[in-house]
Amino acid sequence: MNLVDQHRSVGRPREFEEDRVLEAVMNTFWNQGYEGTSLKDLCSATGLHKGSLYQAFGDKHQLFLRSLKYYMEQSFKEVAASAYLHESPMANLRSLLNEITAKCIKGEGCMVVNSLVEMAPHDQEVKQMIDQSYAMKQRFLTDLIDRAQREGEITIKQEPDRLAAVLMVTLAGLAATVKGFSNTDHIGYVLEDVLSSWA
Amino acid sequence: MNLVDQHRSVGRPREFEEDRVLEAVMNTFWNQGYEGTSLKDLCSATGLHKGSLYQAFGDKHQLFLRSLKYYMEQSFKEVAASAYLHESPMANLRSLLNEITAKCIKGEGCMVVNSLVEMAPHDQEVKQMIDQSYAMKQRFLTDLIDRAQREGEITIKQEPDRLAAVLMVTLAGLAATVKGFSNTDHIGYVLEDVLSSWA
DNA sequence: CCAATTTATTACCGATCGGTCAAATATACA
DNA sequence: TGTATATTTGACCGATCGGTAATAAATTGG
Repeated sequence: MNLVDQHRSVGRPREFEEDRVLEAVMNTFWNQGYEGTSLKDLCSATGLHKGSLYQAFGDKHQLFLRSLKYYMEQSFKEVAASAYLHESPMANLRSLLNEITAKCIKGEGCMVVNSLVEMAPHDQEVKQMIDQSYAMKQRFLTDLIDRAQREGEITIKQEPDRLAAVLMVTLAGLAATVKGFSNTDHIGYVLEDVLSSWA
Repeated sequence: MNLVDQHRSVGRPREFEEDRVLEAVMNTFWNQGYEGTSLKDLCSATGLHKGSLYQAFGDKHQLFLRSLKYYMEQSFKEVAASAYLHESPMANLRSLLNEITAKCIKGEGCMVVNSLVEMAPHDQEVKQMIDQSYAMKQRFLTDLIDRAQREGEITIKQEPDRLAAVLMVTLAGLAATVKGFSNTDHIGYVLEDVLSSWA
């Protein structure tokens, strides 16, 4: 009945959960990059044979797109919640940025930034996905900044979308920078410092 | 006599200039990445056969390191000069950051940031090279900021090295972000905005 | 039990990967 | 004119690349 029904009633049943596979694929692409990951890597990460991977997800590129989409959805879910914990917009902004910073340091970077750097210039599909994600996050931040300004928690005179652009660039920079440092003490304060310069 | 003499007096003379080759190699790695670049790519970019490349520079990895070093030296030379054009430290800082931003937008990113993201986590040699370059640039910025603070051009109360860290992260973010946008209007102002928030 | 259907598994494909080697070529020196 | 030395060139190497196809296995519905 349903065209996107996962379980067809007939035929041999799948022996894997799609999300578990996507997660393993995502992690592999995340820390090895697209060109740095072979089908063999993906097979040993998922436990599946490549025939199964192709039948279920298509070729390497489609599989990558699926895993990138999965990453975007998951990471946004995990992080966005922390922007609704407090009453004050500034506290929410701070909480959100702290959450992102912590995740970024722990996960040694961000798959979106990795893909942006490696693939966006030569891959239109990746570029579009990242573009959309970027625009959404930018709006999210702009809104928070706008409200913080209205409530006087941000005193600096500058358009909210330009301040949001500063945060977006800084976040991207954070994701890139953490890949080079085992000691992340210095960079953990960067977002705080930016915010406090707006007070 | 000289151990690093380029031209041995005996034997068939080279038909290429080392720097021209390094520049072509650098550009190829710069916009395709390490894993995304094949020996064939390097041959067609340089006009050399791979035998010649190996004999002159060693294997792919050594060749990459050479080209990354070349990039670091050249880009630093090109950019550092703009920090000595004016009398005021702040004007010099602004001029430097504008220069870097312009180069970054025009060149569609920065090879160091590309390599940081793609390779640093899995390549100790690359990581060390980037570490050194990072530390030097950080000191360079810290010094400018310190002087700007002493002259009252920067009024924000924060340690110079922490402000420098903010700039470093922002610059890395800029290099990553430009890879996703054909219209670079928005991000061209980011460094200005950061600086002006310190005034 | 018997089709029909879907997945799992494996063997296999041509192309390309990074890297090596030997022969040909071009120079300096004796 | 040789001889030694260094570079150029192209053939060649095994390994791995992404991707395909045929077959075996497991399920549902009749």
